[in-house]
Amino acid sequence: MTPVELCKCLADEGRLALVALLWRRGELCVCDLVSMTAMSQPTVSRQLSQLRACGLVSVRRDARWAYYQIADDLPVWAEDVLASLVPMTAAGAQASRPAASCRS
Amino acid sequence: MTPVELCKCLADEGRLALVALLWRRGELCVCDLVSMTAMSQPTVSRQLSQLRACGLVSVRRDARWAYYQIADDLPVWAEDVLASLVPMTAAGAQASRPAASCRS
DNA sequence: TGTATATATGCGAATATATGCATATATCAA
DNA sequence: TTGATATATGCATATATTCGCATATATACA
Repeated sequence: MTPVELCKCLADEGRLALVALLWRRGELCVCDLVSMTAMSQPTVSRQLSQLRACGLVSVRRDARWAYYQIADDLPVWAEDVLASLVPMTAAGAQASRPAASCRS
Repeated sequence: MTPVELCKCLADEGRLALVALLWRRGELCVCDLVSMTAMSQPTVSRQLSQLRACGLVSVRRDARWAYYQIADDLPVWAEDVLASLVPMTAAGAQASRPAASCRS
């Protein structure tokens, strides 16, 4: 992942909201993210696949569900960027990121 | 400046290179930036005005020249983002940011 | 004046991005 | 098998972004 790729991922209100939710809440499935945002299911699915393409999130599939989370192998500089940005977003303002142990 | 606005500014190789140069070198005029990058003068001028529109850089005009620098009133979270990203860029890799006293 | 330099901008074309709608795929449950 | 649910994707379209080229504006200097 390059700095520009990361910034492109975060340069959209919808994607940044998804990232902030995953950062705060840990692992969430697509339908959770749909119901927590104003986005349609196809839009959420596409945005997530874009985030995944750049390595920002990872998926775990379980039966019908696809559980997304912030990738656990993010470079430190990318984690630092998220840590700076997420608290400034609506979704990130309410709480700090849970400890790693909470993120299944 | 919102997180998304900042990310849009940084979501382009050219703009990020300009930001990295200004971060490292302090105040530079447009012609300096043109000669330090592969971008045309109109492109540099436009990218700078976009950076200025979002509050990321400021200009000082002196005779024929326009001197740009990273805005000195950036929110802390935005400075943190730049501090995380710039060292990962080609222009930012070579040295750390000069002390404030060096940035005329 | 006239010319050169530094910067900004209007315009159009090419490209990228985002999104709605319909639908495909996979899984589960009856 | 049938129907429901979760997710992904094809297609068309609307919108935004980027960039080259020409040119405008402002300053300096001969």
